[in-house]
Amino acid sequence: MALALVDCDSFYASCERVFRPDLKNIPIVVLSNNDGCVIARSAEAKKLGIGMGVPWFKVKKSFLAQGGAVFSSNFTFYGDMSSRVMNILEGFVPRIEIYSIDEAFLDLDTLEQNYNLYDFSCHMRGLIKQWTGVPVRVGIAPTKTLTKIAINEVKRLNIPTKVHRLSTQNEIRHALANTPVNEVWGVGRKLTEHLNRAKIVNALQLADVDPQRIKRHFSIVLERTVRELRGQRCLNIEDNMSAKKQIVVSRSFGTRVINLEILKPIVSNFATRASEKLRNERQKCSQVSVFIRTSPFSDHKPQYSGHKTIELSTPTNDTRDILRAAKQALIPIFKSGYDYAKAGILLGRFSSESSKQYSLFKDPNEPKDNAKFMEYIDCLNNHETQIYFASQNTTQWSPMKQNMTSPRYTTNWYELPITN
DNA sequence: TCTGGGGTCCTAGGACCC
DNA sequence: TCTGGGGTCCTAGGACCC
Repeated sequence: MALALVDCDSFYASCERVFRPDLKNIPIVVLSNNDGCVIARSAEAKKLGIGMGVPWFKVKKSFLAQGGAVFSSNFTFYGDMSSRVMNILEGFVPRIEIYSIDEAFLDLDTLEQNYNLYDFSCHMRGLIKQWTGVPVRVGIAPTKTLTKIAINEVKRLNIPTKVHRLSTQNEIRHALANTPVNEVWGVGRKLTEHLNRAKIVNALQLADVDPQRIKRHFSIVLERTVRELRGQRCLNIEDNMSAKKQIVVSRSFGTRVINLEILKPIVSNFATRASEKLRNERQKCSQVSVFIRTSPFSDHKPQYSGHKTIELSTPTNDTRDILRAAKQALIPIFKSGYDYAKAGILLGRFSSESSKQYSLFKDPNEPKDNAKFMEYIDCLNNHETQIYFASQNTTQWSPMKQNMTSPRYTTNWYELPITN
């Protein structure tokens, strides 16, 4: 019984370093959209005390003064690097669950008999480093929740191979005793408060509570966590997660928006992007929601947040239908007199692209199936948008401030790295 | 001056049914 | 005058994750 978790070290920062070897040993941070907050830090940056999610403007001065390097986020690049890493992993094991852009769970159950899993993982780690330049850590344990603990042990014990296996009861209990309960996967801020009040402060204490009791006093979710900590597998490798249940496109604005005429084309851009994602998933939606809100941080200014959901009588993935619904949702929630800081669109209630559900009030013979049309548009827009809808803003996708982006080294011919 | 984006799952409570 | 009990389905919101 063994699973592994492979986790890329400070992923975005590591990606930036791959093509900038001059940044070796230099602290690196990567910022969110609008260069708002820090979303990735290299080990050196963590050592300088740069916290996860801190607003950039608060640490900018001291970080740069200490010689740090900063990048705006470049998700095209990170996404491509991620798929390179995942492809390698897929070659190693029969089953893999890509859990996030920088993490994957591997099913090692069938390999356990024929391989030394520790050596196997070290080998895998070496090849990933050699082929992509990305350093990873590997945690091996009987359950997903324990692989997370194993990964943390790599850091706590400063294990040079970056691979750690928890297999005996002793090893597991020892690791749990050294893990604060808030570091357990599935235990967030609220639960930590509750557990601490019940005098449960480390993972071992949590594991030693009767799961039934946990279920009664907390939830079924935490009960599963407890069982997983005890080595009982409750969460399996999900290698078929592709069917999304919701698609969101949202952005904070680099400059506040006060005017509906500016907001409309931006929301149209979001709607267009969301529709593309939906077609990519081979799904249709019958629910479109739009939200807009002011900044919760400008507490001296009037606050407002509005959202509206439009139900569609027929499921669709046609951009034109979704644009229409987005506009229909946006107009009634817009109120003038506010500085809007963020907007977004959510698509929900999915059904498969292939099944057709006609509305009771619509003529089923109406030639509404314009799938081909959208296919052509997607094809033309595949790499760089070339065809826009009239309601979009073509000059600015969203009012963003971002000016420290690295080149798209691996996905654009014009931005390939050049060596002298 | 400046504070991310995109997801999942679970639960409580309301609406509705017989 | 007197107003049940048991069930399903749906939704909004909370908590969590990276």
